[in-house]
Amino acid sequence: MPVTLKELAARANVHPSTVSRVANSDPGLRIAATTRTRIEALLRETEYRPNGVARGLKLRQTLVLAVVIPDITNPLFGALFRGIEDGATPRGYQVLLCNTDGIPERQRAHLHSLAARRVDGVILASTFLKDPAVRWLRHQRTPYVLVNRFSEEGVDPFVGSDDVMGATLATQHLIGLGHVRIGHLAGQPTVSTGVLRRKGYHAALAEAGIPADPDLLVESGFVEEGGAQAMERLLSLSQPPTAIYAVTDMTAIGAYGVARKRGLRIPEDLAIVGYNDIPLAGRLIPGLTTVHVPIHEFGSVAARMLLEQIETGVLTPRRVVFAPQLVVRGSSVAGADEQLVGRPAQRSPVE
Amino acid sequence: MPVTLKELAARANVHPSTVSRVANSDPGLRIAATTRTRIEALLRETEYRPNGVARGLKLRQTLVLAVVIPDITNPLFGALFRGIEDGATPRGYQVLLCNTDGIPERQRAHLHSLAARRVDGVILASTFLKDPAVRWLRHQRTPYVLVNRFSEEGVDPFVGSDDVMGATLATQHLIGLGHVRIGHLAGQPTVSTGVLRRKGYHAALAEAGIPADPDLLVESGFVEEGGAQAMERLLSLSQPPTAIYAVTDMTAIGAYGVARKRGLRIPEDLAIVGYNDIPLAGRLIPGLTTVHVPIHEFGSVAARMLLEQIETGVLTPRRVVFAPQLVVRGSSVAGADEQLVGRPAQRSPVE
DNA sequence: TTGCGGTGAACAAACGATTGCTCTATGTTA
DNA sequence: TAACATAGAGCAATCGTTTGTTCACCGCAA
Repeated sequence: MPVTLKELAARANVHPSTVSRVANSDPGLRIAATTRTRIEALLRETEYRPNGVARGLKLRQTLVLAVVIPDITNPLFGALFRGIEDGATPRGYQVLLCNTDGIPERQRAHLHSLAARRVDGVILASTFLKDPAVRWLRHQRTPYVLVNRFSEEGVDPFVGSDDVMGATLATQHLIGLGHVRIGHLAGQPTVSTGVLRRKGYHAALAEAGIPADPDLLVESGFVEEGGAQAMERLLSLSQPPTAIYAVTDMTAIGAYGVARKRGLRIPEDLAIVGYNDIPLAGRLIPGLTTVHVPIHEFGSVAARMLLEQIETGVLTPRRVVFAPQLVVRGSSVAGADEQLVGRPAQRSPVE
Repeated sequence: MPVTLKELAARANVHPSTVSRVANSDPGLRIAATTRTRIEALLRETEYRPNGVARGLKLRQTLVLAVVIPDITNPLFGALFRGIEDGATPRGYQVLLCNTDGIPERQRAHLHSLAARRVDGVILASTFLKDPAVRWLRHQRTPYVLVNRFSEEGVDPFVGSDDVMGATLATQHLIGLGHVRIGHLAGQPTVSTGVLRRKGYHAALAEAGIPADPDLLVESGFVEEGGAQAMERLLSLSQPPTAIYAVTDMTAIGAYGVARKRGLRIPEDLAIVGYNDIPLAGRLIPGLTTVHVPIHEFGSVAARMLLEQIETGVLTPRRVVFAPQLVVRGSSVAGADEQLVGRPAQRSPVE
């Protein structure tokens, strides 16, 4: 058992409160120099560290944040977590990680546990549009920040990218390459990124005067397996697409697998563009053309916003939206990979 | 502010202890049916959830575990974490994630914080040989389990794979393909996996009667960047290797990059074998031949061992060692990728 | 000698829950 | 009717800190 204040007090023949004041170098009270040094020696000798649980109870703060995401196995969220931790650890916080697998019930269960634990704040990257869980957080007055996806436009503190713009860039890029039948592996309409990236896709088509063929938009969700299935659907059309804009890189990777299995060459037979620029994207062969977003910064910015909220106590629904950038690689332009050698991916914080 | 026991007691005109007993369906005490239902209604109505911090103080358990790893961005640890969480969440635990980047001081700092928070147990996957941090854990009597790496042979609870065997398999495979000049991108000698995989590499060479050329062993560490640098060194030898056994898949990926940049064909000019079989390995082109270990199970088994330790209070230095399996892909045998299509990676829990 | 200011440290009340024990009715039995 | 068992609920201590308040004491000035 670690040593307690009371034990130290007994050993030093003083009252626990005195030890506490020395340990915290309480500015308000006066301690005799001799007493102080005696206690300080004792503190060092015993390596006293205050019981965080007791401290948490008294001070009503746990110095714990929680991160709720779909799946840490997805590289997107690994980078996000590092950003958050890098923002939180230097300020004395540690971080609980909760995976939901995109299942609302699990998200709910995790948030309830977290509330019971009195975590100081929550970063949520697994939210749905009009998510009751987010409403619940608001209602609980738990400090929180949404990342990547939002729940209701402009209502919550949020860090993410301009999804419409990113999807537009991606689609315009394919149009610029001469593609007309451009398929979209789309995210669920229950998720903001799903909706907004569709919107950007449609906007780019409309702007170019290309009619949107509903057959070319297939809902894939955000992970590899769904991307593969949706891709199968698209390739079985009588007039299959010559290019694909996938809602995420993982979805695009699913499409890679199918294309490869069918013997389609990328980009000659099928051009593919993704979204997020996860580390994996640049390592694929050919490299995946994608929309770069500064994931690590999503995390560190979100952590900072959350800590500000916690420390000031005010919840400003501030939104930080990064402008995404297209990164062209070999999956859309043959030979583009070689031109990229040695060029680091670019980041562009905005607003 | 969430509702407290005292407030509920006031509203129900009973003593807080009575509410507590109802909330916990205390088996020892008798409560009148009418009182019970009245209180139960109140509990539901107010959605009362006991303050976990206060509970933690009183009961001396926080229902929090901690996972300490080098870097969650490494796919190895993503899978590991999921295994742990999957083992812990159903039992009511949530999990703190701490990244050390392999820096001992950060590991130490995290462990100290965790101890102050009174986490119920720690899973450590970033340990060094003879690690003072592990000694400290032992001394603190904090329940813990080491994963993947160990600190001192046979002393600590441990989950991992048979590294010597895995490295032997990998090297034997290359020998079997006719390679004689086989390079090793080696892990640090301060880490058990580094040492044991070297040992397996040397054992396989010796067994085949191939003299070990010291120039062919270059220390790379466990991540991509180091793998690339070490590979450069090896390729600048007057007699460069024709095959590489890399201590981890990430290191092997570093080697891929260099080989590609130099225009070397894999596997014709350079065969490469890795270790761990991270999800990425199968997606590379060509697929990476590697030693499969059941990472997710490392996590779930470690979580179970830890919980057992926590609940029984006894620390048995039990070791669970999985037998690794070679997975042959295109990085060592041309065309092997095609044969693998649709065949899932195999798992083999042993002991 | 009395009173006062100030110093240094103890006191005690929280924070919110848990739990062994005590106490008071009520009902049962002799 | 008296003694006693029992159900039902309150009491109070405790977990380890923090912090506003009180208290004892000393030296000094009047």
